[in-house]
Formats: sequence, C-alpha cells, structure tokens
Amino acid sequence: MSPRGTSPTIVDVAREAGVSIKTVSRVLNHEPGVHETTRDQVLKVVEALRYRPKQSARSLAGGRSFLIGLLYYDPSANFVGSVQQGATLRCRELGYHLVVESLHNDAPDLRQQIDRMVMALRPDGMILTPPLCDNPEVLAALRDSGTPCVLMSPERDIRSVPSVRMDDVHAAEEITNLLLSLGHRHIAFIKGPPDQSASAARYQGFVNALQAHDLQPDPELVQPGNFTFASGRDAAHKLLSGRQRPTAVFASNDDMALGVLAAAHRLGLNVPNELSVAGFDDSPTAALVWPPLTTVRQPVVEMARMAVEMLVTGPRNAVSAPVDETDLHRVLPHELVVRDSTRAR
Amino acid sequence: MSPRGTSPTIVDVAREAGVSIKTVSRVLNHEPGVHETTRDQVLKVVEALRYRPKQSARSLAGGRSFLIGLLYYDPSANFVGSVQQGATLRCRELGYHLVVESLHNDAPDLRQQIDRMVMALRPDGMILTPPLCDNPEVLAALRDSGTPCVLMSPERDIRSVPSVRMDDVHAAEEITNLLLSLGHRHIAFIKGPPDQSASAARYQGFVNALQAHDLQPDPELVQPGNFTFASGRDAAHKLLSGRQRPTAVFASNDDMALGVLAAAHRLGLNVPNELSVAGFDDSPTAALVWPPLTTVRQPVVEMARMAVEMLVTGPRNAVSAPVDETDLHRVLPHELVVRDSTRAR
DNA sequence: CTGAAAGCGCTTACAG
DNA sequence: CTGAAAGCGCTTACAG
Repeated sequence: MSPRGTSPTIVDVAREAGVSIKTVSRVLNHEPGVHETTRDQVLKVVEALRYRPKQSARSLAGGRSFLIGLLYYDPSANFVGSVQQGATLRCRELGYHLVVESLHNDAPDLRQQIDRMVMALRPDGMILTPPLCDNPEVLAALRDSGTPCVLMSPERDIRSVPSVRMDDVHAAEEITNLLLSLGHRHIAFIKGPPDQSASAARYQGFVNALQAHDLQPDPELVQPGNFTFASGRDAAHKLLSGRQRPTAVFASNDDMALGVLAAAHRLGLNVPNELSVAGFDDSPTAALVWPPLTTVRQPVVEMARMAVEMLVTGPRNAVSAPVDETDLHRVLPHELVVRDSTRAR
Repeated sequence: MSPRGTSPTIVDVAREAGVSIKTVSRVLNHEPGVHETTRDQVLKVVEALRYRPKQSARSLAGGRSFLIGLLYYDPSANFVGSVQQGATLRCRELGYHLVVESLHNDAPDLRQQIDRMVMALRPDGMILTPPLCDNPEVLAALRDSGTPCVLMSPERDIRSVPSVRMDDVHAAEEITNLLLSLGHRHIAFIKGPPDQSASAARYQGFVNALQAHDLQPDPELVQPGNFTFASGRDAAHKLLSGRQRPTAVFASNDDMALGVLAAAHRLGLNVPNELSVAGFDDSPTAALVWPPLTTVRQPVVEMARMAVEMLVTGPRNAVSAPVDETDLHRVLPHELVVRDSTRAR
C-alpha cells in the first residue's frame, strides 16, 4: 500500500478477482454493462487491497488528467482563499485535484508560463479569477491550447466562455434599501475605480434603489474611490467635513468602508449613532473592526464549486445539443450581512 | 502545439533532430554525457516544435510526479495565501507544480482523504501547515505512504522530519525591546492559548527582554487570551480599567491587538498617545486599521520557498551522508514592522 | 456481459 | 557519447 514500495496495480486486482483488467477498469469508471456479481467481487478486492488507480497511468492512457487548474494573481485576496475552499471540496467529491498557479497579471512571460503548465499537466479545465479572467493574453493562451475554462466574476461575459458571478447591481440595491429603510435620506456613495465593471454595477444599484424611492443621488455625496483603504478614508474626510454631512455612507467595498470608519473615528464621529457605514464584500476584517461592518457576502465558495462542476460535467458529458448561453453564465445568490455599523437615524 | 490536438512527442523531436528518443530524454533531464553539438541540435528542435514533455508519461515511467502537495486547514488564514505564493513560485522555478487540498483537521475520514490523494497523485513531497502539521494522524498517514514532508511552523520539531519556522522567542524579545526603548515600563502582555507552543515562546521572549532590563513581568499586567479579536478586547478592558493602567500593551498576535485597539477606542483612550499597542503576525488588517499596527512579519513566503526546495533537492539529490539534524530544521529571519501604534511615552 | 491486444509518451536499466 | 528494448499502469477501440 505504500506508493513508494509496491502498491497494488490493476493487474493485482484483476488476478485476485478472477477477471480481466478491462473489467476492473469498467467497474472503477462506473461503466455500464458489468454483471452485479462481478462488480461486487471487484469492489471487494479493491477494498481489500486498498487499490487506487494511479493518476499518471489513467491520464496517459485516457487523455484525462483529473486535474483542475486555478490561476490567480493576488495571493492576499481572501477571494482566492474562498475559491480554493469551494474548488478543492468539489474536486474531491468528483475525484479531481486542484493545481494552483500564482501568476503576475503583467508578467512578460505570462503566455509562456501558462503554456508550460498546460502542456505539462494537461488540466481538464481551468478556473480563472480576476484580474486574470479579463486578461486577453491569458484567455488567448488557454483558447489556443483547447483547455476548457470557467471565468469567476469576469468584467464582462464572453460568448461561449462559461462564467460564474454574483449580481452586483441587486446587492447594491439591497444595501441601499437597508439604509433607506433605516430612515436615511442623505446617503453618500464612494465609488470604485472606473475601469472595473463592478464599480459601475454597484453604483447603478445604488441609483436604482434611490430612484425607486423617488430620490436622486446628490452629486456632492458621490465620491470617487479606488477600492483601497486610503481612498475610502480620504473620500470620507471630504464627505464628513462638507457643508452637508450625510447620515450614512455606502462604500462600495469593505476596504474603503474601513477607511470611512477610520476617518469617522478621527473626526470624533460615533458610528453608528452619528453615522451609518456599509461596505461590500464581507472581507475577514469586516467582522473584526469596531463596529462590525454591515456588508454583502459574495457566494464565492459556491461559485467555485459551480465552476468545478461546469468544467467536469461540461462539454464531455453534456448532450451535444446546442449550448444554451444562459446556462453558460451562472449568477449565484448573495447574502446581505447586517451588523452594527448601520442604525436608524 | 495544441494539447487537445496533436502536440509533439519525444518521438517527433527525436526524428526531427536525427537522434534517438533516449538522447532527447537525456538533454531534457540535463543528464551528463551528451555531446554539445547534439545537445544544441536537440534544444533547437525542442524550441521549434515548442515541445514540452508530458507529466503523466514522465511520472508513469520515471516514478516522479513533479507534483508537490500542500495540505492546509484554515482557508481564511492569510498564512496559507503566503505559503502558496512562495511555494508556487519556487515550484515553477524547479519545474514542479503545486496541488492543494483543504482538509478539516478533525474530519473523521482524514486518513482516507490523504491516502486517496497520495495514492492517486503520488506527489513527490508534501507541505503541511498548522494545525495539520501537528496532527499525528496526518503525520502517520504520510509516513506510512513514504511521502517526504516538510512541516511549516509546527508546534515542536520531530526528529528526522524536516521543518521550517521563524524564531518566536527572539521576535517577541524585539517587540518588547522596542517598547522598552520607547520608555515604557508598565507593559502589559496578552497571551495566546496555552495549547499552542507559539504562545509560550512569545511570552518567553517578552520575559527575556524584561529581565535583560532588570525588570519582571507584573502579574496583573499579564492577561490570558486565545488569539481571537474578542479575547484581546476583553483582556484590554480588564487591563485598561484596572487600578494601574499600562502605558503599552503587547498582544501576542494581531487579532488580539485589534481587539485592544477597539477597547481603547471605546474607552476614549488615544492610541498611540495614551497607549502604545503592538501585535504579532503582520496580518493584512494590521496595516488597515487606525493607527496602523506595529507588529512582526513572519517570513512565510521565504519559508514556503525553502520548504519546496528541501523537498525537491532533498533525499534524492543529497549526498547520502548522515543527515544533519540542524539542516533538517531551518529557522528563517523575521522582520520587525514598526508603524504608528507605538510611541514614546 | 467480458476479454485480448495495442498503445498512451515517457524513463530505466542495459548494451555498445 | 549514443541507442534499441522493455516497461510504467492504465484506457481505448475492437471482438466475441
């Protein structure tokens, strides 16, 4: 049973079970057309010998590696952590394994790095996270290699390339509705960087919710930001020392919301009594600050599970009916996380 | 060049270069004893055909998978993110790939999960992070399978099992020395959970530094904690409302230090003017709070690089001299990160 | 429902 | 310095 000693092979199982290796293979791969008695017998021997087929042999002979690749850029992002969590779990259930590669989005030899991985490992599918899933070079390399991909939260969907995402617009609407329902009417909004589609989507949700209440965003209460702590803090300083102070701030991500919290503390403003603050992302820090942040949790773990599933049970197993575009682009439900940083005014 | 079409094989390269596949193999594996002219010719063809050996074939024939496994438990830990960062980079340099598996430390089928991975993939080595690297069941499974391991920051070193760590004692001494040099004499300490060796080590460093200044820890200023935000906040409440308030608090990890910050804010205590606070770990949040936290950065990325290296250039390539125990247990230098939460009293 | 043969693409001894 | 042969442990057609 030691892989470095003499672990059993399919031949051992076949001999012990009194069948051919082909039959053992059939049982192991859940192929139909094996007599139940035979199947049971084989499974018993497999169990007794603690036999596990060797991935390299399966891969070489069958052309499937049982490997899913995960390409990511920012190692510190908790997003990636959750992706892996969901992906490795689903992989395990499906008999696959996850190979990860940390790439620089602007590395000069990006293409070569990807080619090397694809050629060596032949992963059966690849999961791409932002910003790599929006990098044309990455997409091209993978397309040329014929590796199936799923994009996680890409900037925009690509025809015929599967993707998984959440609904930023609706989530931002919900946060805004929460603040409105708490009685807030002067709600500030801190935007994300203009080159990220999530920024526009979240702002759109904010506007939608206001308009549904016959309100318009106050231009003075809408500040630019770039998803960093510092940009949130600076925007908050402007907002909170302006002539008409908002009673609530919706920062379109958590890092900026933390900046708002810091600015409020410095200005001696009590959150949530004098100012409500909401974020977006449910970063690990969001629950650790004072007061804990009201925010939106992306269903990242579920998205990753879904991505693996689309890859594994994808083109190969699907009936070859014309693929439905809506099936290709999945939207998973998010979750509003109401904590102590928001309060009725 | 498309792996799903007809990618070149070693036979193609051999034919094109006018040599045997054995010679191609020699060149690819940097084996000695190939004429320089032959080598150049082969490499030229390899380049032209964009040939990459297929891992599954190499693995099946050669008994090496070129895969390093990473087993981890807590997906949210930024520790794991840094480990992967370092590990994938070093793997790439060495022609290896990293397979990750998220495991529950107390899963009933833990052994089975590990066996499955080891038997299927036959990784050439495995990196274990806390708390898995201290789990006897995990260690036993890997030992039985003959898979070489490196433990990252294990509770305690195991004879003949390689490990990589930092020096908690020294790091804690340095933080304490910093506070002492800022003029603090009433320094509180918040401990970690007693069942983690890092807790004891950090406290030891704290005591060492005090004693080197002819000081003794004040029992009233030493509080228990368990490395959580809440425990740090509670400990701080006690410390800061006691009859003799410390001028500085050394929380033995960042999460607890954040708790101290929160408690100070609530009590209206200005950090760092009225209270200095130091943490340990340099978590991502440490730089994002107000004021930014003075702390210690573990050399996690470097530790992971080292772990991969020990695995790859380990037993196989090492001269078979008796293994030096000190070579087996590496200690990498940490870094003091002085930010704004500490100030001269 | 079951099996014998061929082959996936490399590396390992073994020769020369 | 170079090569012909065997074999790693499976799966894929193809038969029966």
